[in-house]
Order: sequence, then C-alpha cells, then structure tokens
Amino acid sequence: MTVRTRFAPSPTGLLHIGGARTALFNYLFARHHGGAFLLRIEDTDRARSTEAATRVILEGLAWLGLDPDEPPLFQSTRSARHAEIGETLLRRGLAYRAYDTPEELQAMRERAIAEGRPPRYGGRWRDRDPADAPPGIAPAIRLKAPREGETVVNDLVQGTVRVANAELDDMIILRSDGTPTYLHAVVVDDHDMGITHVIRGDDHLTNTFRQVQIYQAMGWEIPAFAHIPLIHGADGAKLSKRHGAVSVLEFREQGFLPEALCNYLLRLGWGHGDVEVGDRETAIRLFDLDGVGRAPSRMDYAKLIHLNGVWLRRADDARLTREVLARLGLPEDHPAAGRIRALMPGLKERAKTLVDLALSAAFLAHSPPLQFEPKAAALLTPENKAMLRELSGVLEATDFTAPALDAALRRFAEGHGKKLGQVAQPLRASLTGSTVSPGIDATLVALGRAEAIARIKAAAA
RNA sequence: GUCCCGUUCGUCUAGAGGCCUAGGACGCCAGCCUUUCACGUUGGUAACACGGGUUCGAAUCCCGUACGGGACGCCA
Repeated sequence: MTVRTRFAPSPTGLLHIGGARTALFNYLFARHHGGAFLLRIEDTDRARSTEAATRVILEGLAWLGLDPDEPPLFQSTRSARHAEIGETLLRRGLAYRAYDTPEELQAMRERAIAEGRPPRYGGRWRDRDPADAPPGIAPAIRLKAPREGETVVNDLVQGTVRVANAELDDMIILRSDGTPTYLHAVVVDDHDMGITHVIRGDDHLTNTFRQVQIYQAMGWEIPAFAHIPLIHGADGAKLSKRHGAVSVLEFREQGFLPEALCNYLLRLGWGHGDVEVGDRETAIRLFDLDGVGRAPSRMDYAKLIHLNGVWLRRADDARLTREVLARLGLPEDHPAAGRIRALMPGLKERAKTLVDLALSAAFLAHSPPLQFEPKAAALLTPENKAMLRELSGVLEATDFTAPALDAALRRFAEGHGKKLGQVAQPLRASLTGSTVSPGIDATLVALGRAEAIARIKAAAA
C-alpha cells in the first residue's frame, strides 16, 4: 500500500505555526514512506472562506518547501459527490431526514444544559414515519448512528481510544440546503483521495469517532489516524487568531529562513534521541510517528532564533547577499553587492535573522560621510583621528589582502605602543560608523582600498 | 456539565523496570578564545505533578487526586 497523506486547512484564517507543523509532519511522513503528500482546501464555508486566505496558505507552504504532489483539491467543487453519498446512506436506511429547525435544536441544547444533561440530539426523527414530515421545512440528513457498543480509534500517536456509542448522537451529514457538513465532507474526500494516513491536530480526536461511524456505514476502509498535540503560545494557551497565531509569512518578514522554521517545527512535538539540527533529507530519513509526543508544546522564540542563526551560518553566501539586497531595497546589480558578497562569511557569523544581517551589512552600501553611532563617534577623538590619518598612509602602501592588512595593523599598533584593539576600534568606527563588524581585515578587503581610505580620511577630517 | 487526551529542568525533549548520581538542546550564569561583536569552547544552574499500589527494584506498569488541554454547531 502506498502511503498518501494530506494537509487540509480551511482558508478562513491564515497558515499559522500549528498548521505549518501539521503540514510538515504529513509531508515528512509521506516522504519517509515513499508516498504522496496532498493538499485539500476545505472551503465549504463559503461565507468565511476567502481567496486571499487560500493564497496565503499556498504561499506559506511553498515558502516552507512543502509543495503537494498533486494539484490542490478544493472541497467546494465536490458537493455533488458529498450529496450523493448522503443519498446513498439515506437509501440504505443508514441515515434519515430530520425536520428540526435550527431554532428548535438550539432550544433543546439550552434545555439540556440547563437540566445538566449533555447537549446531544435525541434522534426524534430517527424512526419516525416520513409522513409526519411538517410541510415547508427542508430536512437535514442525519446519520443513523449505532446506539449500542462503542467506537474505537486506533490512533498512531494517542494509542487506542474508545468511546461508548451512547455518548455520540446522530450527526448531521447534509444540511437542509443540501451542503455537506465538515465531518461528512472530510470522510468522503479522504476516501476518494485514497488517503491512507490522516495526520492532524489533536483537536480533531473526538471528531474522529463520528467520522469512523460514516466510514463504517459506507463500508469503507478506515484510514490510520494520528492526532498530534497542539502547539500553545508561550503562556500555554491555545493558539488562536488573536493569540499569537502569526502567519508563517510573518516569520519570513521577521527574517527567518524556511529551513530554520522547519527544523524548529520538527523538534516541537517530535524527538529522535539527541538529534537537534537536521536538513530536510535527514528529517525525511528519521521522521516517523512513533517519535511524536502526546503532550502539547509551547512556542519558544529563543530557540527558533538560535536555530535560525545556525541555518544562517550554513546558508549560501550568494543567496544571503540577494536577501540582504532585497531587504535594503537595493537592486541586485547595486555597486555594494560585491562588497556584501565579499563580507558575507563574516556577516552571517554574527547574525541571527535576515533582519540583523541586512542591518549589519547596510554600512557597505553607504558612502562617506557616514552616520556614526554614539559609541563609534566617541572613538573618533582628535588623537585617534591623527592616528587614522597616519594609518591611511600606511594602508595606501599595503596589499589589500587579509593577511597583509592584519600584519600591517599589528606592526602599526606595535610601533605606536598600542594594543591592537586601540587601533582597530577607531579604524572600525571610521569604516563602518559602528563599533561592531566582522574582522577589521576582512572589512577592509570588502570595501577595497579606495573606498576604505576615503572613509578613513572622511572620518578623520 | 459530559466525554476524550495529557503531565520529565523556565522551554523543546531523551528515557520502552535495573545502563538514571535522570542525558541532550535553547535560555541563564561564569571561564577560555579574541581587533569589536558574534561564533566556538569549558564548566555551572535546573525536572520525573502528588498519593497509593505491583515488584528484589519504577521516571518507566496499575489505581486515585490535582492541574492543564481538547471536543461537545445545519463552523472547519
């Protein structure tokens, strides 16, 4: 059997970190087993679904490198099929028409709660003569669910979970307007798509019992289920739209690399010995459901940031140069591009995010006179300016290679009875306008002789 | 309220009855490295929710309690 998984978001909000992780786990599981990863957009709630939200999901998945193996299926295109299955169930006597109005149901629920009973539908149309049907009321179709026994879910993460059928009621599968409810549409679509493993958030676990009843009524093979625990915000509460559920695209804005976010998400709720950092290939090789924990986990930005630093340092210099130019609003052929590229090994060592990286590279694109940070300005004392003027003469005559510059600076410092830092820091200030930068020799090389000396002279004037 | 699930350092986790004096990672603290800042590196801080069992032996198995989460819609 070929494994087929799917990610099935509803385009009513945004692709947040929890959804992204669900998608990642589905993707990794499918890849690990040589199967296919599919995408289904659950847009049956036309009132709340938006095209913009669908685009955000697609874009977020693409950015994370979680492209589905087949074109996405839009659930709204399948209503005829959903209705057909509903009719089949009706014909087979496994479903029935219920003529309760939403208002009546609401009232029944409220009464049940008030009387301390669980708010379940009593099934008053279950065995009633259709001739009793009140005129003018379009019926909803309800599943005639078993009332005895229990329904069991063998969950790959949660283990065997069982519930007495008496706890469940006759769910609506087709609304009075003929459209399918979520529970019904999911089952029909998963079946038709040949989904073998349903990997989704923990919040669907109790829904699964009802879905299983539909599979059983249709005599369909039940897929394997894996309910992964939810991700909570830093305070332990469920992620929601108004509670820290930021779109993955915002992480992109904040300068995170997709590989870092995936790495972080992988480790959130999944473990494999002491493995912490791994690329996509490693993740595919190691990932399986038995490594998924059962307790919800919290989002930890500090660790994400650390991981991003790790991946930044591993990232290709040319790619990072493009990212930095884009963030600085500069064209790729900007004169500073070469300098940024040249200094990238030193720059990326010091950055945690692309935002930091762009900030630290910005000085390379400026031209003198520079803006000096207060600490940098403080280093440009009259004495240091005199020293820099003298130093610029030395640099005029030095090979612009890191080893030669390093040697020249050491010689210069020694000749003046100064420690290297006493020379390097004022020099750094004059070149960058800051007290922080990659190694001074590498910085000089990246700027090139003419630019470096122009900056020193401008700062020392 | 009813049902379902969970609980190891602050956080993410390792742990499948003796290998646990409970390991790793992030964070935090201190040292080293050093031209700044980082990186790197060395060390430190810090946890089996609680109570009962079972067993020669329990973080691991069972029961209960507490706490947390989820689900109970003609939403998805």
